Amino acid sequence: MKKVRTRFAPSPTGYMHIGNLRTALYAYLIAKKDDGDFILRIEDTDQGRLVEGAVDIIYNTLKQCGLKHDEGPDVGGNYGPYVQSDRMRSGIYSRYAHQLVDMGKAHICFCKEEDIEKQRQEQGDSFYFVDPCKLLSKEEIQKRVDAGEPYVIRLNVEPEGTTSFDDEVYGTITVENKTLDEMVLLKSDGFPTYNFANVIDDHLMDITDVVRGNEYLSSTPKYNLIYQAFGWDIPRYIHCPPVMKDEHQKLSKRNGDASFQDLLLKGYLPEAILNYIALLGWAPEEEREIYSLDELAKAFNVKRIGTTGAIFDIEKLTWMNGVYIRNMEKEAYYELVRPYIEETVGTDFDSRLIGDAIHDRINTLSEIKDMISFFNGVEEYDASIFTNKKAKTDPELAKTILKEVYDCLKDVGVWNNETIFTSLAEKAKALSYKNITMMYPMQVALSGRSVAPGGATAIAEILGKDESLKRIEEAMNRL
RNA sequence: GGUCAGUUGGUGAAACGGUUAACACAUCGCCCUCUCAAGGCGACACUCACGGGUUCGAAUCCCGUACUGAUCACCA
Repeated sequence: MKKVRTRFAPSPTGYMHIGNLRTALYAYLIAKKDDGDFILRIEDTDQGRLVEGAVDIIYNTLKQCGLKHDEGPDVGGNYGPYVQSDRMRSGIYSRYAHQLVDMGKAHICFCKEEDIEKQRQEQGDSFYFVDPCKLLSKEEIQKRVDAGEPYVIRLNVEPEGTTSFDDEVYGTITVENKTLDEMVLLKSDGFPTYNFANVIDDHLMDITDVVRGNEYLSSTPKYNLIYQAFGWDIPRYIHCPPVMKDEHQKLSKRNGDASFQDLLLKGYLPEAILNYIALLGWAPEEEREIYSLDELAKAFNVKRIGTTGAIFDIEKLTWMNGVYIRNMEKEAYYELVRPYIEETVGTDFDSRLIGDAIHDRINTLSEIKDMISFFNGVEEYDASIFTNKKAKTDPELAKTILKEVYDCLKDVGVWNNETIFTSLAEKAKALSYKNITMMYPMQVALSGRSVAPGGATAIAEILGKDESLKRIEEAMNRL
């Protein structure tokens, strides 16, 4: 059994969007499931569309995701070069195209666009280009080539019969050959067309499983015709359904839709993003949804890739990101959130205590800032927020309660969440209040908010005794 | 327009022709509780785009219709 080799072949034209990343992920998983190789190949034949720094984005994204490639422009390998423009320079494509001509499987064509257009007009709807250049004699062709007349190389296609191929996802697909045009292999500038370069590269790199978007489904028969012309083995095809923005549109960078980089900036973790997108268009056999990359590789099964475009649901990603945050090792979690905490409240407070307070409350890192900004100081608020149904409080009652709270806290010796809570709870009992009736006004006084992370006593611990008493005093004055 | 493909709740989705059509997100209740979360429990598709057919039995198989998408370049 041949070693599985898959490839991810992006064009360096900008940001890495989610659909693209998912294709890379699937290619990686398919390779790793069987201990195969995952190869990165940069498709930069369209020099005009290249974007500065785009290659680095590709490297970085793969790295951040843990999608380590075994071969590629930056890590080398035995099948290089891994950059298409380099392969072009060495004349690989041109050589193979001419070889096909020599074999009688392709032909040289001098037609101009106008010639083709003319035929299209004449034939109407069921257009099928009949290339007059196929009738040219060898000598004439040679003469015109020698004279420097520009030409392209087109594949020969017999219009009779059908071509079919098996796709692991979509099953067997058959088309009639007369619907297949005699595609250009080598352009008049001597560069290969994208499709041709792809076939050559995939074959030369021993790619066993071609993983790509389902927009290639209709051109796959043409690919196969090239493989057959050379007498090469046809790879396994795995066409993936698209990741959609909504019912009608695919996710795309052109629309400014979420790219991987954007999601990181919004406070999502790479592992969570990867886990989530794995589930867009693929379903594991178990009911479980949380998988590490290694676990995904073990569980992955091409047969369970779906055929329908899946809508990217940021809400579910958000939930899953929260699961990842909550499942983290304590120390790693503290390290993760510390920069976000220090960025908004500085280093005056214990970032670990704040981390504890927000632990169950954040789904994304970017929520931290707003959640804890009150530690810096209480913002202006309306007295009406002292009114709370559950606590049965109103501004009037809050004032008397805060007085009790203040007196109680004043006498607390060792200052921590537990001691604060205990003494307040005792006081509440003595006054026959429910705990919440004591705590809620205190929370508002300390945070200036009706909703705050951690609970009143945890906030008090973080603020420290002096600051807590000060804030309660201010609140009383305000009432 | 030709060709190819797809269609299960708001979303991701499961289902070897026989289940009350899983599970998860979201939503809505309830419980817990020092607010909000987190956690626990529960509700949520009288039905699988529609119409025929095959079958004792269809979301599952066949045919047709509708709708959606992809593709028809010397772009990648």
